[in-house]
Amino acid sequence: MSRKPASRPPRAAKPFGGENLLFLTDAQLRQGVELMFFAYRDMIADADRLLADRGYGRAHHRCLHFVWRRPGLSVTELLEILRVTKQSLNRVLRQLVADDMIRSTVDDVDRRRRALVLTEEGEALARALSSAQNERMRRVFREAGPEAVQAFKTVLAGMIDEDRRDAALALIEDRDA
Amino acid sequence: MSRKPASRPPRAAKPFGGENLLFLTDAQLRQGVELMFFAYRDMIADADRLLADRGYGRAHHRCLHFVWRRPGLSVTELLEILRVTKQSLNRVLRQLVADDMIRSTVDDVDRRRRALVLTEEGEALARALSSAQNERMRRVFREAGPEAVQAFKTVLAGMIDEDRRDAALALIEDRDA
DNA sequence: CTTGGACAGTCAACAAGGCTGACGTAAAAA
DNA sequence: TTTTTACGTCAGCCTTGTTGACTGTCCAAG
Repeated sequence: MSRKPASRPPRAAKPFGGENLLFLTDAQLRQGVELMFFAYRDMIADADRLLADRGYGRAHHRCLHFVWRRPGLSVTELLEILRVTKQSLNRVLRQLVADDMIRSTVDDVDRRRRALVLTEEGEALARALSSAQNERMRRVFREAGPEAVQAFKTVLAGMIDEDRRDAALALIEDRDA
Repeated sequence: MSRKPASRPPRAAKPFGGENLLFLTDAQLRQGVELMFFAYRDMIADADRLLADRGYGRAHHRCLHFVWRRPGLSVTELLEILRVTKQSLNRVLRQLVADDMIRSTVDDVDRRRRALVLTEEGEALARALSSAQNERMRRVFREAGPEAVQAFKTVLAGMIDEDRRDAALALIEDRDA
């Protein structure tokens, strides 16, 4: 909670106060949180514009994205990735199926399950959305350089809840590369 | 859009494929986007639990947070930080004032403006929310080390829209440190 | 072989919190 | 004086989260 600790060493003029051993103050941690807020919002905004044209929202985006990356996954699997209720997901999924973006077929071995895949149109949209975000990412990554990108990813990975970190990291692994 | 480029060099087994000059592929950029999604969601979740106890949501959190960091700011200034409509903000603000979390007083020099400040109760909640998130941040920052944290912040800052990056960075600057 | 429980998915209804548009008031600026 | 700015508010809409109740499928214990 530290509010104005009694005595503090002088601050260097470096950006983000990067001098050793002073990077764990409440103020520094709060900066991290706030940066996440601003960066996430602006990152998302690029795709939002594309989605608005079609009358879709972020829920549609997330859905399209993960079906794109994991073709054939079931509704329950998608539920676990997105961490929303199945009722909430179902509404969006129904729309996307009706719009012929996603094809939902009954699983052969377990007929309770549905296998979700993108149609051509769905894949085109998923790629367009990804591109919109990649543009921003690419500029930032290039400016920051490979070591900074590596550190960036390591810190983000550390922020994921420990009990599902491995699952999340496995999910984003580069499978078709 | 590169999908399976015709020829590709073999991948190293490093985490996140960190070998030089291969960190700008679409797959790498997509990983960055996905990590932001998972990390942001889990980071937010800590505070969400505290908020739910009081019947508040993220909108209240953001509002409390920035009034805490910028005591005395006006409604218009808060509007510009949060980038929502005044109707949307006003709904939340009205609640927080009614609950005696935020005090809204007429500005002395320009009596059209309201100066927003937290009450003691409001500040206690703002601190509790901040602490909840700092706990996670602290662990991650400590594990990653100062250089990684510096890189993390640099990349996030780069993701903010250029035309408001300076304003955002000024806002998160450590003012009372 | 039947039946009861667990699991996958769907439908209905509600709440939070975004949005737009229109309007009113008070104070400052021109 | 007129116009602009800052703020508040009403009404209504949309997306996306929630819970509750329901159907269909599978499997295992009786």
